[in-house]
Parts: sequence; C-alpha cells; structure tokens
Amino acid sequence: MTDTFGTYVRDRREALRQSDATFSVRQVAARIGVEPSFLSKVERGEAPPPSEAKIVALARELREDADVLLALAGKVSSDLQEAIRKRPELFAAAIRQLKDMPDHAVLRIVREVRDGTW
Amino acid sequence: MTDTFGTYVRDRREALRQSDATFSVRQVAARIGVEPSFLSKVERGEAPPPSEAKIVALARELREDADVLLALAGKVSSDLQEAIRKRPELFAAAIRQLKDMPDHAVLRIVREVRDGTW
DNA sequence: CAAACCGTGTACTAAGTAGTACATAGTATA
DNA sequence: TATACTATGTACTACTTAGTACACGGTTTG
Repeated sequence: MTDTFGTYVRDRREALRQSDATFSVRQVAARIGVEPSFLSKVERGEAPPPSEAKIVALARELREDADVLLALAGKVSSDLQEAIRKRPELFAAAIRQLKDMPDHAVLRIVREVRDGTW
Repeated sequence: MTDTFGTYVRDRREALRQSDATFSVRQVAARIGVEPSFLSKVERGEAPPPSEAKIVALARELREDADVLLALAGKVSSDLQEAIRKRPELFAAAIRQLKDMPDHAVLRIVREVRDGTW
C-alpha cells in the first residue's frame, strides 16, 4: 500500500513552500510540535501518521480539512466518535442508512436539516 | 471512572447464567476465543475492553447490540469508521448536523430515508 | 470422595504507537 | 568561505494493546 498520508502532506507542504519558505520540514514540525526527523519520516511513510492532535495542527498549517487528513491517516475525529458513542444504536442506524447513498442525496439531507426545511 | 463495560458484561452474563449454566466465565471465554482469566479481568475492569472482534463475538453471545457494547468500550465499529473515512467531509458534516438533534428527529430521518419517502 | 468445573492471581510477551535525541551531510547565504 | 540552515538517518525509549500460560484454591456433582 502506497503511503497516501505522507505523500499528500509532503506534496501539500512543498506546494505551500513555493511561495513561503517557512514551510520547510523543520519549521512546520516546530509549529505543530514534533521533531523534524519525525515529520520527515511521516512524510516518507517510514513512520505511521501521528496522533489526532498533531494531524489537526498539521491540517491547520496546511489549510486543509482536518477530517480529510484524519481520514487519509485512517482515523476518525474524536468528536464524531463521541457523537456516535453517546447514542450508538441511533447513529449506527443513521450512518448505515446513509453510507450507500450518493453524495448529493446525503448533502440534501444535511442542507434540509440545517435549513429546518423539516 | 467506574468500569461500565466490565460491569455491564458481568451483569448480563450472570443474568443469562440464571437460566443457562453454560454462561460461566470459562465457557463464554472459550466461545468468544479468549482465556478465562482475561475475560475475568475484563469484567472486573482490571484489563481494558478487548478488541473489536472479541466484543462483537461477546455481543452475539450475550444477545446484545454490538454497537452499544462497542460504545461502552469507547470504540466505534470499524464499518462505521470506514463509511466516514470514505467520504470524510460529507459524513463529518452530516454527523455534526445530527449530533445535537433529539432522538426522534434523527429517527425520523432514518425512517424516511429507509422508506424512500424522500 | 474424587473428578470436574469454577473464578481469579501472577507472570509474561510480542507487536504496535508515538514519539525524542543526536549525528551527519548537503545547500544556501552573508 | 564560513556559518547557518536544511533534510535525513540511526538509535533509543516509554507506553499501550491484546492478550497467553499456568497455577491456585474453592465448589459442585456423580
């Protein structure tokens, strides 16, 4: 399995670096609170993706959606997990209901619920 | 923090045992594929809850909802996690939308989607 | 009364997780 | 050209996960 997470982070960081030299391994690592050698290994797929907190910090740095980055790391945000754990039967049913539906149908539900067209 | 998972499992197993002697620690452990000492420790909160696979097997044994048992163990079923990971932005939005809604509202969505009243 | 079954205590392990610390060698800059 | 910053490699550690193996003493039951 190719390391999508590391590659994705590296590509994104290098892209930002084109216009901003502070996006070096060292400086990004310092900003998210890890050792540069560790970030380097993560980007090269030599170390597994870091903890949720570090990934969220990294997403903020890279101006990426934290949920997407967490997903690439094979993780699910702890606030979503908590929502499911609080009402497991209900949310298990809801998610299993939605999981095979096309994007637009799920989106419509999200929008209609948000707008109170309900 | 009191150990809800262990206590719950023990209570449920002892209840079933009232009418069926095969619900001893030893025999249930054998049926779900762990050592009796391990199940004993889990029930007494001396060991953390077992892996997802063992919890699912345990839920089947105890005739309980696997999602509920997983939730008590602080876990979320891997098939739900996978659904979220496949479309992280979409499902993050959907779950965050539903998480503060009352049960009946979420249930209505589940039902209406299921029945195609949509 | 002995064989089988019961729960539990102790000791151990093998793999994975999440890093840190330090050294080295290359590259850019003042 | 010296220095300073860069990326990366090697080695190490501490913690957690997910259990197993085995022994012990108590309690049924045939």
